[in-house]
Order: sequence, then structure tokens, then C-alpha cells
Amino acid sequence: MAETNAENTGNATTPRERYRAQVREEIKKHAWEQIATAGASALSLNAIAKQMGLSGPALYRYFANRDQLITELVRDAYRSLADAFLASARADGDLADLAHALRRWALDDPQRYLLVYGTPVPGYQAPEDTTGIAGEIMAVLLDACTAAGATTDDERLDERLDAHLAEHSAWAGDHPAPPSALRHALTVWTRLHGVLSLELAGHFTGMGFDPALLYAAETATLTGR
Amino acid sequence: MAETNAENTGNATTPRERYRAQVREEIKKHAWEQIATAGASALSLNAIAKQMGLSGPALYRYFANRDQLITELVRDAYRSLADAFLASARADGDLADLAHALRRWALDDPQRYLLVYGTPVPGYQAPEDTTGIAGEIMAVLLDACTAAGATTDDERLDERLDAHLAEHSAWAGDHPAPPSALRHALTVWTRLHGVLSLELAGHFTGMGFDPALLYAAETATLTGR
DNA sequence: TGTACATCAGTGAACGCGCGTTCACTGATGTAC
DNA sequence: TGTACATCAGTGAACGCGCGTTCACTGATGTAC
Repeated sequence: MAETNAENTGNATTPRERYRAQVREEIKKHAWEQIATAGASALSLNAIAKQMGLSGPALYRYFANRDQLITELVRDAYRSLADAFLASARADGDLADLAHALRRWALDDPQRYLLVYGTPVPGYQAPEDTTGIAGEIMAVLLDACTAAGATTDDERLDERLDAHLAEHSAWAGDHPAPPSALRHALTVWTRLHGVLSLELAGHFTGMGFDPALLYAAETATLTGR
Repeated sequence: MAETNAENTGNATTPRERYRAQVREEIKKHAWEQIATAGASALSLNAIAKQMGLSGPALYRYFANRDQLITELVRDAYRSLADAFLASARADGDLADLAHALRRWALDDPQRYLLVYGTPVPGYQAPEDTTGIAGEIMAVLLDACTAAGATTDDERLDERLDAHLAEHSAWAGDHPAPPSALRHALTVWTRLHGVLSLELAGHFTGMGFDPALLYAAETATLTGR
């Protein structure tokens, strides 16, 4: 839809535009490496520039400031997850496939997952830019939950929550999902996040068991296998 | 058990010791306020000193360095949660009571919860000091799960995970819990954390529904009401 | 094909800031005779 | 009860660092006639 950003990263035609897009990508690549090493709050424009053999101010040709770079990273992360979900859906994947796609995506780059779903970066305010993409992700999840239908154990539970969600479903957009699917989607999200976030944050290290089995067990509960 | 720290915060006898303990507490109080405002990674000794009307170096009379202060905050946080759990257990609370105690403790000071269970503070390495307290927390949870017995729906599920946990239960210490209780405890932990962490990180804001109901629903599933 | 001009990537110096941490010190508080 | 000494809380200056960001500039690249 609308290009919120001033830059045209895609559709580069002239050599200069192609070059710009290329450098922008390289900056982001180094930014991700830095985030992977020390977390998002440690992201530093000067450090990126040094890594690229540039002077600090050079980056201001490509990003207005640090916040805008982070914003773009967040957007890219959301986009990447949405694409993974859409790919799974397009391949006729069910809810269990989505769960596996999520785990693969998370383990593929833990800091990317944490940037989106972890503790917010201090001093950085996320834009609403991402709500659209978050909506795409939710839509795929809601589709899968609707398709899964009443197959799960928990289905009988909590008419109270279902009633509440029936009246507070703005977040689902105009998706034609029954309240039970809304609840199901939220449950999938929070349960899988529960395992993933603790695993990625390292809270299972030293406990000795395999988080993958715990994740699989949760997936099984949520999908009826 | 052993006093790892060089300081005796409790059992202060002489006026000087009492004064020291008092100032240490005040430093921690301001540290928590700062963490509540900007997150743990923004914690600054100089800023705390300024807030207290002291010069920066003065704090080095009370804490060897920034890391040691954070370590003590983490330990206090663990201690506080363990106490809340033990209090619930001593009052004959069941698993559902534990769940509510956890939520109360988390909402009481979100950053305290996130300091313990959230994304690790960049550049800070947690000591093993806390594993003992974490063990206390686990023990209470395992007690409750053992007492809850085979009342939950999920009980029949995943003999595979149970078998795995039966062989990887080092984290449970010498607690005499059956494998199903081990799995139950982990499930309680990850599911409640899933809802809480997303709520505290603000990922539900703007979605319109009440996280408390979602939390209650998860609690209900886990405890059989 | 060649020249004149505009565009724009990147530099280096600079600003102001805050950080953790050290050091030599002052001055008050407590202790010993 | 009074004096001599040791302890220790807190200060101010300083070190070195890295940060985001601005500004005036150089030099290369692209464009127009």
C-alpha cells in the first residue's frame, strides 16, 4: 500500500538508487549482527559505521536517526514473520505447521524474535506502521484456528472469555472468526510465546531438559495433534 | 546459608552499620524507580547518586560496581517472589492461588518481573547465586502441582515429554514429584509467563480485550478450576 | 563528444552529553586509653 | 571526662570512553546542452 518511508528500497532503477538500496541493506545487516551480539538497546550507529569502514555521520545519508533505523528493523522483522506465516498458509499448512514455522523463525534469529515480542527497547517507541503487518499475522493464525475448529480439548472451557472476546474483537479486524477461534488464537500465541521467550532468554539453560519437546507438547495440546 | 556478599544488610548492630544498611536500601529503592521508568539496561549509578543528592563516587562505598548492584536487585526480586510463593503455600493455597500470587507480584512491579524473567540485561551476566532461590520457587510450584494431581485435562497428554522429564529432572532437585507433576509445573510456568510477559511488554494494549480474563482462563485450564 | 553544472556520498572536526570508575583529599564519627 | 587516634562517609577533579547528531567541506558521479 502506501510507502511510509521516504526511501524506495525496492524498484531501484538508476545506478545511484541501486547503490543507495544496497548500502541501506548493508547497514541493516550490520545492525542485525550487532543486535544479535548485544541486544537491541546496544545498537549504535557509530559502531555500525566503524564496522563498515565509514565515518559515523555517513549513515545519516541513509537513515534520519537511530530510531528510524530500529523502526525499519522492527518492520522488516514483522514482515519476515508474516511472510513465513503466509508461506505456510499457501502451502496448505495447518495450525501445527504454523506453530513449527513460528519456532523455526524464532530460533533462526532469537534477537529478531525478542525485538518484536520481547521487552520493549528502552527509549524507543514503536510506530503504528507495524499494526498492519501484525494484522496479517493474526489473520493467518485466525484462519488456521477457525479451520482447526472445535477439535481441541480446551474448547469447552471458558464461555466467559468467549463472551468477552465476542465483544472485544477489534484486534481481529474484520476477520469472520467465531469467538472460540479468537480465544484459540490468543491461546496459541501466548502459550507458544511462553515457551519460546523463556527458551530464547536462556531461562531453560542448566535445567537439563529439551525445550523442543515442551514446545511440541504445547503444540499438540493446541492442535489436537 | 552462606553470606556471599561482603555486606551485612541485616543484623545491623552499631549505628554505623545501621546507617550503611539504610543507605544501601535507599540506593536500591532509587535503582528500582529508575528501572521502573526506563528499564534495567538504563540503570546508572551516577543518576542514582544525583537523585539522592550525592556525588557519583559516593555509591562505591556501598556497591563495588554497577553489576553488583544489579545482582543484588535480581536476588531481591527472586527472594520477593519466593516469599510470595511460600506465603501462599503456608496459607494452604492451591495451584490457582499460586497463579494469582504470581500475577499480583508481576503487576505490582512489571519491571521487577521482567528483570527476572524477561530479556536478559545486555552485558550483564547473572550469578548462580539465584539458582537456590529459583529452586525454592520451583519446589513450591512442584508441591502444588503434585497436590493438584491428575485433575487437569492435559494430564493424559504427552507421555513422550513425561518420559523425557523423568530422565532430565535435575532442575527439580530432590523433589519427590512424579513426571506428570514436573510437566505440569513447566506448563504452568510457561503458560502463565506467556500471558504475563506479553501483557507487561504492552503487546495487548490496543487490542481491546482484558488480559485478566485470558490469564484467568489459562489458570482455569491448568488447575481444573 | 565535450563542456558546465547540479547532485549527492562521504569526511573530519566539533558539540554536549553521560557513563563507569580511580584517586587523593576533607571532615565527621566512633574507639581506646 | 578528656584527649589521641583510627575509621570511614562523602567530595571534587580527573580519565577515557562512546554516544547521537550538526555542520561546512571535498570530490566523485550523473545530467543537460
